[in-house]
Formats: sequence, structure tokens, C-alpha cells
Amino acid sequence: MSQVTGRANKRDAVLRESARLFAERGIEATTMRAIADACGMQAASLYHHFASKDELVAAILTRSDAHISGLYDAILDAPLEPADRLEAMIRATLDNFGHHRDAARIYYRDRAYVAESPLLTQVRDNAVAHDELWDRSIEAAIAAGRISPRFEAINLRRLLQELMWSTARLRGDAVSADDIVHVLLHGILAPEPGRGEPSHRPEL
Amino acid sequence: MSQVTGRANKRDAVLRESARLFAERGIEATTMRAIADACGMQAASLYHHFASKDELVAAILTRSDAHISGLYDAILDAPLEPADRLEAMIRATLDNFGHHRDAARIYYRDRAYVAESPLLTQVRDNAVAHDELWDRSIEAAIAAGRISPRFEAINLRRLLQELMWSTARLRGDAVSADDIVHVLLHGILAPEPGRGEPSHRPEL
DNA sequence: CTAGCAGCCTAACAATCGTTAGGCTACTGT
DNA sequence: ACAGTAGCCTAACGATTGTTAGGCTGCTAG
Repeated sequence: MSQVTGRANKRDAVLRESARLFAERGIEATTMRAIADACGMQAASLYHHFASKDELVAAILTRSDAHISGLYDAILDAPLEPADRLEAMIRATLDNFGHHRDAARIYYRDRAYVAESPLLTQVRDNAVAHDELWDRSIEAAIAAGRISPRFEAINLRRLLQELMWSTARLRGDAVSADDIVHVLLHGILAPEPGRGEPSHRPEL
Repeated sequence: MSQVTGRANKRDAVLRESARLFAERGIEATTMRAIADACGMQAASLYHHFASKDELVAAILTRSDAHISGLYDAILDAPLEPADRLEAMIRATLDNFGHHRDAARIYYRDRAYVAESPLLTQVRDNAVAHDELWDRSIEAAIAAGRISPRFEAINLRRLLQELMWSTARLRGDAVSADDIVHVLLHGILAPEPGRGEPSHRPEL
């Protein structure tokens, strides 16, 4: 049981390289031979680790899904103000990008594939539950008057998701999660009368 | 002599249907046969209108590129305050989504393809010029103190572009351009004293 | 020591890809 | 009236796709 070095590492390498290629070029545009080349092996050898291309994709997305699901569960149990819960969910999503950036990009990019793959029913079911959590959180924040009245709940969820997911395409060190949260929140939170922004004094 | 409606319209139908499929499934994941099916014709018949799949993609992206380039040229010639210029550029980008939503999604999604296609050198050159305009506009707005000091110019351009482009994936009637501008601007503009909601009116 | 199997290889499969060849039909200009 | 051709068709091409078959090598459990 100690000879794990050359064993599980190769499988991880396949996962990592294929995720990178899927994210950059698309699932269907990335051939098994291209993945094998990136891993320094032959295409047929990939099938020693994964039964099919679909299963390889499923392994990438399932791992990321487990991570974000855990984060959402913790938020679900926490007693948070509506606006704080919303910020926590944004930060959880961005944290997932930090750990599974390529998986997030694949999920975001190849949505039609994700919607049709028979191996991703669990991921899709979780996504539905996550969407409902988003909807409830946004509606609560709206009810609490923390969101600009120009937005409707359902459209705002989709807009927020698109905006968040798009940042997974940025290089990890380019823009911090704090910066992204700052952009998103100060656009959707209703301005509080009599209170300026906590961090910076306005200057002109 | 336009008594037959299905004549010259067929080429446009191919452009429209293929753009829709490319945007939803990806260029390489969309086969010529799938495009032909969507147009009610045979795959080989597509080659009567376009010499190759690459040329079909190029026709879609070039048409969109011409539109956005025209909008940018008008902004370039207009005497605008830095923040107003930035808002005008955001609105121009969103306006392009309204007219060429699928093309924008293709350009945004299949970036690796766009970067390599020999038929898209003009589109790529224009994109470089547009990026430089974005950089200059952002730097000017920063110099004028209109942007939160937490952002660096180069990273902010990329962030803004990702955020804008991602909204092309939304249904056209879901979120208005005004709403998107509101989200973006109030996250990046430094708060102005004594004003609740800044409402700029840039003219083109 | 040796049987077994993990891990990789080469070679090849059927299916599908973008594309081409060639033919039919109906309209057009003269 | 008739040649030309736009617009579509069927059939097929070679290349590439995901995948399978079968074999070699070296480590490991008993």
C-alpha cells in the first residue's frame, strides 16, 4: 500500500491535464489523443484509468461538485442575515473556483454537454438544489430591502451566476475574490442612506 | 424578382441557425450535418453558400466585428469624460450583444478557435485595437479618480470584459442593458459625495 | 520463485467528421 | 426556345474520432 507514488499520481495527472484542455478548448474539441499527449502516454492507456471520455468528464465535475456542495451545506446551516448569506454564497462559489477552476470552467462552458450526460445526474440534481438556495437567499435579501429594487429575483440569480462563473476564466492571481465580491455587491446592494462605503472616502 | 422567399433567405438562415448552434454547443461540437438539419437541407448543400466550416464561422464573427468596430470608432471620436467614455463602451458592447448575441457568445466561448483561425486575422487585429481603447479609457478614468483604487487597469479590463461577455449568455429579455450597466458601474466607480444614484448620459 | 495483475504499449475497429464529385431541377437572361 | 446556372440532392472520399483487442514489462503478494 506504500507504492502510491507512480500509481495514483498518473491518474491525477490525467484528471488535471484533461480538465485544463477541456476548459480551454471544450470537451468535444479535446481528443483523447490530445489528453494522452499532454500526459506523455498513449490514448489507449487512458482507458486503464477511466472507462470512457464521459466518465473522465464526470470524474472532474463530480469532484468539484462535492466541494461546492459541502460549502453550500455549511451556509445552509448557518444563521446569517440575508445580505450576509448572499455574500457567503458568492464567496463559496469563488472559493470553489480557487480549488477547481478548470472544472468550473467546463461546467460553465459546456452546459449542453452537462445537461445531457447520463453520468452527471447527481451533479445536475445538486445544481437544482443550489439554484433554489440562491433563489431563496436573493428573495430574502430583496424582502429585507438590501437589494436595489430594479432587480427581479429570478433574473438576478441568473445574472449573478453568469457574472460569477465568468470570473473563473480569469487567471487565478489576476483578480482577488475580494475584488470580485466588491464589484458584485456594490452593484446589487441598495445604498444605505447616511452611510458611505466602509473602506474608501470618495474623492474628486 | 423576389417572388421566391426561400431564395436569398436561405443563406441567412444558415448563418442564423449555425450561429445559434455554435453558441450553444461549441464550434467543434456542431457538425455540418446538424447545421443542415436545422436548415432543412443536406450537409453538402451548405457548401453552395460557404466554402468551408471555417468560412461560415468567419462570416458570423466578421459581421459582428464590423458592428462593434463601428460603435467603437464613434466613441473614439467623441469628446467624453473618462467615466462617460467607459460607460459608453460598456453600452456599445451590450448593444452589440443585442444585435449579434450568438456571434458574441461564439467569440467569447471558443476563444482558442478564434485565436488560431487563419480567416479571422482582421477580427483579431480589431480586438487588439479595442483592447487598447479599453486600456486607455480605464487608465484615464483611474487618473480622474473615478474608479475604486483597489483595481489595477490591466486586470480591471479583463475582469470587465469577462463580466460583460458573460451576459451575452442570458436571454435577451431577461436583464436589460441598463441593469447590467448599473451592476458594473456601481462596483467600479468610486462613490460620489452627496449623490445617491449617479446617472450619466453619455451621447454618441 | 512465480503467478498475477497494474500499467502501459501497438494496431486496429466502426462510426462520424468535413469535404468533394457529379447529377437533377427549375428558374433566368437573351 | 434554349443555354446557363443557382440551388439542392445522393453518394462517397480520406481523415479523425472514441474505443477495443491483445501483448509486453516490471512490481508485488503468497
